[in-house]
Amino acid sequence: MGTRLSIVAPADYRLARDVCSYGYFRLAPDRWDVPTQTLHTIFDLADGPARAHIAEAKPGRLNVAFDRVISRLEQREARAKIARMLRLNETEADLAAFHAIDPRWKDSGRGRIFRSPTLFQDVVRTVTSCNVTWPSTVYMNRRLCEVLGRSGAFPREGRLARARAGTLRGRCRVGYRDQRLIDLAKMFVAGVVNEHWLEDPGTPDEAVYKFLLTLPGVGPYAASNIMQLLGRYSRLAIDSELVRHGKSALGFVGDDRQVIRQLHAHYEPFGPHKFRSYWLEMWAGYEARLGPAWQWD
DNA sequence: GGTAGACCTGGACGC
DNA sequence: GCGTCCAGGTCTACC
Repeated sequence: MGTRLSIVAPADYRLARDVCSYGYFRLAPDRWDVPTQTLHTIFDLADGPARAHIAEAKPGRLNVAFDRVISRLEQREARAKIARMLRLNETEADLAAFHAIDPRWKDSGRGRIFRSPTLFQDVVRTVTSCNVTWPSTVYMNRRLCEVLGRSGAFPREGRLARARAGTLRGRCRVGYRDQRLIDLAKMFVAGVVNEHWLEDPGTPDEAVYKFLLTLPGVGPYAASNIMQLLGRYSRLAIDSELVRHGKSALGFVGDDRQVIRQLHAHYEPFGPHKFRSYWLEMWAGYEARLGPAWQWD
């Protein structure tokens, strides 16, 4: 029997709604189990990988069951990772500030967008989502975990930094991203990516954006997306999906450049919450077609 | 600062 | 079954 943890979440936290709020909940090693409405994942902890099932005990309270006994040190590590991926740091007051600007999501309580347990994982996931269709992103992440991760966990930066380009390309099918991913991992290993600085509210968004653009494989779209994953929602991540949304859902006309101009103007009133407003709008569109995300097969 | 073309893969399509 | 085309952002070279 493994370790069980009880985690206090904000009172308005709802596991199903808030986990199934961004595509990364469908990327390995994460998996949403529809019948039990629990999040299954694998954490690479200090003493090795541990499988975890995260369940909602009651509103504002989560239970986590591990498949092995984990040490006190690992428990602290796991709590930090779970808090990051579930955005438990975003308080009810934070959500209220967002809902004051965009009241459309107040009744449903939406606003927390699922992310990865580490920044490195978020950045790699973002790079593997560029210039491919979603099934390829799913495949790449699965293979990265299977080929390079310990017992199916997401590979650590040190492991990816030591990988060969041929392995990434041949076995993980990351294509031309092979060397970029290795260089990216090396930058994390070397400490070039200062997570504390990137997450510090005192660091201006513009400085974070400029820095992210220096990372291999990270362009304007990826940098903007990584910013929202850092909790900075002031930028729209402009990709073909957003342009489609502008045309089909918002009725904008013209060529892509004209549509993008209209998108900027449309979301400007949401100020520091632009990305969230856009994303929840688009997510609501997905759910209108496919049903609630926590029921997706 | 703007633009064209290469990068790689999977899927759709026509033959 | 095979070849061709297209979608998807980033990067580099060039103007």
